[in-house]
Amino acid sequence: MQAPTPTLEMVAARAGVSKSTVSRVVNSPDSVPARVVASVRAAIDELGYVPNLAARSLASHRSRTIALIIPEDTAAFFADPYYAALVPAVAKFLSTTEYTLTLVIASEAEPGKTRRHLLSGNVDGAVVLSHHVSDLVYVEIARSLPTVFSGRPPGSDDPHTYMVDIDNVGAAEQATRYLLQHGRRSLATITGPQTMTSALDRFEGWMRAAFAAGVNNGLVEYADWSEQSGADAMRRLLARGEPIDGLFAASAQIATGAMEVLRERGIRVPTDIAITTVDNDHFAQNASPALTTIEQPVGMLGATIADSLVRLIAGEEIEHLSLVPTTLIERESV
Amino acid sequence: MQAPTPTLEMVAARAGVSKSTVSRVVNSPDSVPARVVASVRAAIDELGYVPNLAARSLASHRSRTIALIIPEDTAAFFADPYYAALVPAVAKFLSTTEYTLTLVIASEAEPGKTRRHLLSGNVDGAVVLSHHVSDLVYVEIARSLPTVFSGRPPGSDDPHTYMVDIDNVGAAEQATRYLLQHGRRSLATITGPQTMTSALDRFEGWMRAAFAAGVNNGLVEYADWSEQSGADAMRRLLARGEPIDGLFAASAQIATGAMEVLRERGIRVPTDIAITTVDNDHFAQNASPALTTIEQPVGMLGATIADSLVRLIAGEEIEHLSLVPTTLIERESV
DNA sequence: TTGTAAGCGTTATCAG
DNA sequence: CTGATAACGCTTACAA
Repeated sequence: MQAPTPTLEMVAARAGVSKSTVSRVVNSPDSVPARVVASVRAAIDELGYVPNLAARSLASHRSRTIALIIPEDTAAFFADPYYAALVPAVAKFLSTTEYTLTLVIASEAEPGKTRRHLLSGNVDGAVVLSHHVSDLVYVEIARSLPTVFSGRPPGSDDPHTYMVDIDNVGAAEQATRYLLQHGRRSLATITGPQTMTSALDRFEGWMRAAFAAGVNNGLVEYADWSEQSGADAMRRLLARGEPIDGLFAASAQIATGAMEVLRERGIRVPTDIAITTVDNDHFAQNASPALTTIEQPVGMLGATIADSLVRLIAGEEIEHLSLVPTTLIERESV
Repeated sequence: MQAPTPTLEMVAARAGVSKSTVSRVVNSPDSVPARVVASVRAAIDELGYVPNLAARSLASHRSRTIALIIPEDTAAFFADPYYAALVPAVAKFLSTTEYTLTLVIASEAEPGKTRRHLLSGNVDGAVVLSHHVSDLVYVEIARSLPTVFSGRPPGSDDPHTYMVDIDNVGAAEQATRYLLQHGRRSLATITGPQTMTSALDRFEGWMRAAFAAGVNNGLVEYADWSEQSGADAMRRLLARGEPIDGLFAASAQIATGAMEVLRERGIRVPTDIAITTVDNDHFAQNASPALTTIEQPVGMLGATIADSLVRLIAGEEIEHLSLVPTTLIERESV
């Protein structure tokens, strides 16, 4: 019943040209006279010809496939709204190109397996998500395979490392400055795990703003991005007994956890403590009071990552670090 | 610097056998004497040989690739915790097999493009997520490509349709019965969009339980799964002026929206109205009171989907409909 | 049990 | 500008 899948050869026969010509109109129509292109295309449509990817890859040494590498703890990974939005953004951009996206789970148990898969020509390039400082394997892989990192991995000085990231330092700086502009002077911050550059960067942004205003009292605590850890960190902050009237939380989840604690203690937001944070997600929007926050343009980030990689594969020179700008959203927590 | 990627031929030379023998130990080691397998494997390891996927596909007519088809509105799709958990569950299972997962976004604008990509031998099978009744294209595709649907698509009677789903009817029935067991008799339900089988099924489960208890008063409203729509539906329900002492909401988000309205009106949960729902997500856990709900074992669902597809591709006979069981979690909303 | 050889559907080189 | 023809790396009858 199934009509045999048409091949390039059949198209050639139908159009009355050689295989080479058909291949040319498919791959570089400009090198063929318009008349020929038209007739070959007609034949292609009539037959419903679709190039066989495997044959193409084999002959051209290009797989037209891009690997999206995600950490082994996939459930936790996708549970993070940031990544849950980033993955489809990358996918969406790629769907407008000739590339196909494959999801590869970094196997911690046998890193060699992942490594070989990537390096054996099965993939033209890779996108590495997650900023764990331990992802050194990938910066090594990046030396032989076009790779774009979301976020700054360690070894960023390596000449083969390309990164796209949101401007975390700038975001934190902006959020902190907003606190200062609103008269807050006793600033504290709860940042993310010290193994993640995004956390480190946000901390640095906070430092810069606070330092510039001469108000750094060293009130820093670390959390792991979760509400629970944010609450714990807030308790530790309070336990220090120092005055606090402004808090920059490195994520909306952290902020939510912290606010929980403040509520228990009868500390009012924003009256007693004003809060700014990062992430315009469900947490930021549904907190009460709603959080003044920095929006990360995840869609644009994903598109930028994908676009950079495609260009890198094409041999273009691209920036080693592209920072995508963020926006402050004013709500009720300040 | 880069050592040339070792080929099967090089392995053969090194092991002192023919290419066919190497191919055999790679693909069907059982058909080769153990001694030979061992020596060939040694050669493979020494060389770090990795089979070239493209060549394999071309020669064997198997791509070892499975497509995961997701709806075009990728952002909304992944924002749904259910899918955000399901995708990695499928990916994780597949990573233990020889298959590779590729993400394909169903292009609504040019469905033919997706269709051709899938049907041109670039893929050995497909997983279709999302239960829109409009996904008829895929049941057609499923006739020529091994396909497993998550959720029941229309045309489920088609002999080529294989589905894995949560037992939605059973879940709703169980949740509703729980309400009845706790003395509630004036039951209402807010279900999902009528275009989605999961919503239809949950409604049916509610009906069955209510009907069996002879308490169906026809108090039904529809929502689109969101909090907002749940709130709206609750208002409509209340506007009818009929007594309600038990509500089955088809999703925790709907339940959350509904509770918001009840709170505004001073109606107490569970004292005045008891609520049960489906989804043990953030919404169910953080509602106050916390929601008594039906947990969907998404991890198992994903694994079942992937496993079914792999076996279908292998030519095994599999169930046309596998229902994965759910569990009731008792909390404070009843 | 193992090897030989003929493809698989493209791309790419090289004449014409 | 176009057409042979040789790869590409592997699988798979078919022979031995």
